Amino acid sequence: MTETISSKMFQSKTRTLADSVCEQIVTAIVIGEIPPGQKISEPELAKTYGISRGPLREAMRKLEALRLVERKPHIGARVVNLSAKELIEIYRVREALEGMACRLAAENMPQDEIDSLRDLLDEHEQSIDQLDGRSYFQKEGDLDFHYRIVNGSKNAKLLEFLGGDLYHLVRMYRYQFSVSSSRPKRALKEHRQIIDAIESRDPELAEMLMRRHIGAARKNVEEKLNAATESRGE
Amino acid sequence: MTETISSKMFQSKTRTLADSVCEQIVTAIVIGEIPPGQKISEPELAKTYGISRGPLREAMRKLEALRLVERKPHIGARVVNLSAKELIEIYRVREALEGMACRLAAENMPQDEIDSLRDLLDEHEQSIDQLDGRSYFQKEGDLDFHYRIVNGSKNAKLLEFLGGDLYHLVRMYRYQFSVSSSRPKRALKEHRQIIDAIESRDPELAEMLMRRHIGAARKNVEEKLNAATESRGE
DNA sequence: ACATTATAAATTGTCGACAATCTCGAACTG
DNA sequence: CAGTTCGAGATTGTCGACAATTTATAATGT
Repeated sequence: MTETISSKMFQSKTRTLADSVCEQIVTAIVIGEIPPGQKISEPELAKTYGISRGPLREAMRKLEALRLVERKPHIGARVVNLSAKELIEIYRVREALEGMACRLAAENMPQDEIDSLRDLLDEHEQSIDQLDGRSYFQKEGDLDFHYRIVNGSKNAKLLEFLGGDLYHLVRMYRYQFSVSSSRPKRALKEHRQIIDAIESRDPELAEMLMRRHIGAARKNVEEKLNAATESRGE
Repeated sequence: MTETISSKMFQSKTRTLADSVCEQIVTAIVIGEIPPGQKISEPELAKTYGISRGPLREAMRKLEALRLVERKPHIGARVVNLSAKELIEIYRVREALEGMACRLAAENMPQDEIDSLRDLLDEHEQSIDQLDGRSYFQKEGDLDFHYRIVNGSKNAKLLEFLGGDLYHLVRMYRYQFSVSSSRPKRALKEHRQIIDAIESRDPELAEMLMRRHIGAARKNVEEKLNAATESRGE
């Protein structure tokens, strides 16, 4: 239970040094140990993780592919600093991709996975009551729900794109702004509606609900950002 | 005009050897010069492109991120061999992502880009009449249309995922099976409908038409595959 | 004092060599 | 003769050093 979603993202027996270190750096970036916008020094990082620059450069390439760092030739690499615009763009990608995943899950998700997911939502409910909606649910818990839906779609490519690439960005964003989901009970209710639609094998409804669910989160962010920029007199 | 969509995908001044060679290998894989499923020998490729194994390994990492090669630790890299299942999965991803892109294009695409895209469709029509629907339109031309829509969405993340990653796979698939689009005039008509919806600033309709358009192509493939497997007695 | 240029330091990119692991074939055993 | 085990060869992974480029610093001139 202490193991979070991240453990699912690195299933391979992570033998090579480059992959192993890459995983460590991903975590370091996601939780903010390496802050956004910071320049990354190859010799320094190599020394930190006790490896040579060869494998480290390969790890950097992977981080670049994950869109966690931006590299410029002969200049260096920096940890991405998500702008408000990019954040909303990511929400739109998730709306599209997870909407489709939810549609396919309504067609393909096995009953036992549906049951298991309902159990997870029960745990979330307890977590919300006990902790006043803080910590777990807002961070990895919510993403765990979304991950299971995508997994239930039985579409490997969707899982690659969402679970392999995009979710790291989402996790980073959540840790950085320590998202005050601000509507945990509402979100839980929507999650239950979604799983109902999936169990009813209603693809249209399932997709629509998921898109609404993510769209609501996006609008929530948009409002906060608009309020923030207006109050600043922009 | 001879320059195809691929030229847009490598805009950076490609200074580093690894990036330069990566671009070359991408092309080699897409056009089938390095056939699907073939094992890739690092020393051999390094000698071919006249570089050391260091940069080449970085290029391989990028190819892996582009999902054009699959790597296993201590075993090696192979060019992907798209299965029918994966192909249909990719269509699903495109349905979702390009549907959203089309919706956003209806909101954000500048008028001059719309006009330019109409010109492109006129060129396509001539190309179909003259060449009996072969060559250009079926390969890069169609993708060029889709690329411009995504570009018109003004969503950078969508462009990254579709134009940067997924389209290489689509291009490879098209070259490999030399897609007999089998319905060029029909496709052109659908393209015109889509651009109409975008110019009308009708996001709902634009998304629906694009999803239908790609969904039709997917069903076309599904039918052929079903027919093929059934005739084989599977 | 400020701007410009030139030099030096640091960083990134590239290379060739060495170590670890896998693969394939031959010898051995039942 | 089939199956297994062992070893030589080849391939991948890793390392440290060198070259090319950028950045910081200092010197110079107006």
